[in-house]
Amino acid sequence: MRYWLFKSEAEVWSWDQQFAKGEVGEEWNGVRNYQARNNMREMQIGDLGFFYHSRAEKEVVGIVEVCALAHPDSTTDDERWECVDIKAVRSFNKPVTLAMCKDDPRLSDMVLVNNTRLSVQPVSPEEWKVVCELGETNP
DNA sequence: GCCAACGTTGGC
DNA sequence: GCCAACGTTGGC
Repeated sequence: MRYWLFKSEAEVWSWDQQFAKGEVGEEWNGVRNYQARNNMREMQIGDLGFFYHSRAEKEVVGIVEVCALAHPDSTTDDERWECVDIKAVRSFNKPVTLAMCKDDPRLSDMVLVNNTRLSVQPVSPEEWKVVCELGETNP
């Protein structure tokens, strides 16, 4: 089981929208970056991920679960682009801001802190634990 | 709203 | 195959 982080601008696709989808989940479409796509290809059913609001909010707001393996992105005919489906698991009791991550020495190697432009990224088990702790949420 | 960082495209 | 130009992301 691996851990991931998904970035989305709240104006485009928010945690509230994702949560409202419930068990059905939603395609994580629109990714047009090879590195992000490759990460999605490695995902397995049951992998967990953080849902992060980029740009305006800059905070981790919830936990999602991968519920469909990588498949063609329905928003394009270009067969290069694939995506997984994810469903909301639970909301953080307290959002974890980017600033909090940057301030915590245990998260100094986190991709979120070091590679601002990667929209789908891996999270180590240790980082997962720390961020959940900061969010006062069960890992 | 600005701009740095980075990824992609396309001319050569 | 290199690299300049361009477009996009996302922090500030």
